[in-house]
Amino acid sequence: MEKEISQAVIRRMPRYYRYLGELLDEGVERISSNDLSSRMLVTASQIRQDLNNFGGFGQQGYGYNVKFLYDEIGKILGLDQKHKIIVIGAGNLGQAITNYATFEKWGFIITALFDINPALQNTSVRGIPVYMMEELEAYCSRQPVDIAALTLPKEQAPKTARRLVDLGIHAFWNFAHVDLDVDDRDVIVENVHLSDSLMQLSYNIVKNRR
Amino acid sequence: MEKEISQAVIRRMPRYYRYLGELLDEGVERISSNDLSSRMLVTASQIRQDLNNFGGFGQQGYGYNVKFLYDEIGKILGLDQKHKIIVIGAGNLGQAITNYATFEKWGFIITALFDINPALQNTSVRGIPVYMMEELEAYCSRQPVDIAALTLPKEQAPKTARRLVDLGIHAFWNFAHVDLDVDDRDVIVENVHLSDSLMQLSYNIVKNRR
DNA sequence: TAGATTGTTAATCGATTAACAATC
DNA sequence: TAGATTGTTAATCGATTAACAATC
Repeated sequence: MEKEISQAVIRRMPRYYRYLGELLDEGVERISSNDLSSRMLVTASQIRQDLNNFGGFGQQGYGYNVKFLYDEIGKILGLDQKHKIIVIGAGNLGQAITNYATFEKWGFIITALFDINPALQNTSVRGIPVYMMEELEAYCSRQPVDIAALTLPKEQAPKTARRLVDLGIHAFWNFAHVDLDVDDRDVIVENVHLSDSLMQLSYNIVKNRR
Repeated sequence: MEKEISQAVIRRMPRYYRYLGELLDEGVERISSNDLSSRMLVTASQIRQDLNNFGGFGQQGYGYNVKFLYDEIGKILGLDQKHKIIVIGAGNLGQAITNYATFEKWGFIITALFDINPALQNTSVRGIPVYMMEELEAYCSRQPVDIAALTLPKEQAPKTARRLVDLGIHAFWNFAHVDLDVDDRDVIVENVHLSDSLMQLSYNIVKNRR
C-alpha cells in the first residue's frame, strides 16, 4: 500500500465508470476531460486529478480512450474479479438485492441467502438457495465467501457480523440501521443507510419551506 | 433561506439522530459533546460545530439534553411532518421499500405504487395499492404526493421523472442507475446508487491485496 | 463559587480549482 | 510543426480541528 487515496476520490470512481459505460454504449471512442466534465457537471481539473491518483490514462493532445479508461477503472474497482456474496436476512430487502441480477455483470455473484424464518427453509430466490442461520458455519467452511450483505434487523446485526468475522468474512455490505463496529482493522464495512438517505431528502424538502 | 449549510453537515445529521435515538432507548438523559464524540468516533469539535449551524441546543457546564436534541434534529430533518411517497416501479426493490414499514415511524408514508406490468393490476403490497402507469395523472390530481421513489430501469427514469415533475412532484428518491438531471432548480434529487456503493466496497477489498 | 462544557473564533488541514509546462 | 490536451504544481477554497472565553 503506497500513498492512501482519499475516500472522496474513491466515491467518485464508480460514477466515472458509469459515465464511461454510457459513452461506450453511445459508441464514443475518445473523450477529453473537458467534454467529460460538462457531461458530469464536475470540473475537468477534478477529473484529471482523480484519475492521476491511479496513473496516467490519457494522452496529451488526444484525451482519453473511452474503452481503455473504462476497463482501467473497472480494474481499480476490482470488477475484473469475482466477488461471492451471501445475503444474511432473506426478507424483502435481501430478496430484492438477490433479484438484482445486474450486479452479476460487474462480477458480484450471490451464492446463498440465510434467514432464521423456518418458513423459508428449502425455498430459493432466483434459483439461489435460502438456508437457515444454523447452517452458516457449515456453508462457510465449504464455500468461499467474499462479502456478506446484511439485511437483517439492527438488533441482530452486530453479533451476526462478529459471527461472520469469526468465519473469515472480512467485507460487509451493511443495510442494517446501525453502524457496524467490528474492531478489526482489516474488516471493511460499506454502510447503506436508506433511512439516512431519506432523511437527507426530507431535510432538503423542508429547507425550502423555511 | 439564510446562509447555506453544507451538504457535508446535512449528511451527518441523520447519524446524530440515530445515535441520540439509541441513547434515548438506553434511558440516557444528557450527554456532552465529548461523550457523544467517543461513541460516534468523531471529534467533539465537529459535533458542536455541526449543531451550531442550526442553533445552540446545549448548555454550558451541562451538555445536551438527549430528548430535546433528538426532537430538534428531528425537526431540522423534517421528521415532524408527514411525507407522502409514491413508488414508481413495483418490482423487487419497490416492494422491498414499501414493506419497510419502519419509514412510517419517521413520517414517511407510502400511499401507492405504480408499474407498467399488467400482471400487477389490482394487487397490493402491505395493503398499499399498485396502479398502472396510465393512472398516474389521475392519481396525482386527486392525491397529494411529496416524494416519488424511482425504482425502475434506468432507461425509463429520466422521462418518467420529467412526467412527474410536470405533475407537480418536486422531490425524488432515485434508485435508478443514472443521475437524474431535471434542469429545474427546485427539484430535489436524492440518489441511492446501490451498485456504486458495492463498487466502493469492492475497491476497498481489492486494495488490500495490492 | 468552582468545575464543566458549550458556543465561537482562530489555526490547520485537506480537497478542489486554476494554471501552465510537458508532450502527443 | 501547430494545436490540443494531459499530467502536475501552485493557489484557493472549504471543512475540520484546536483553543479558549463565555456562561451555566
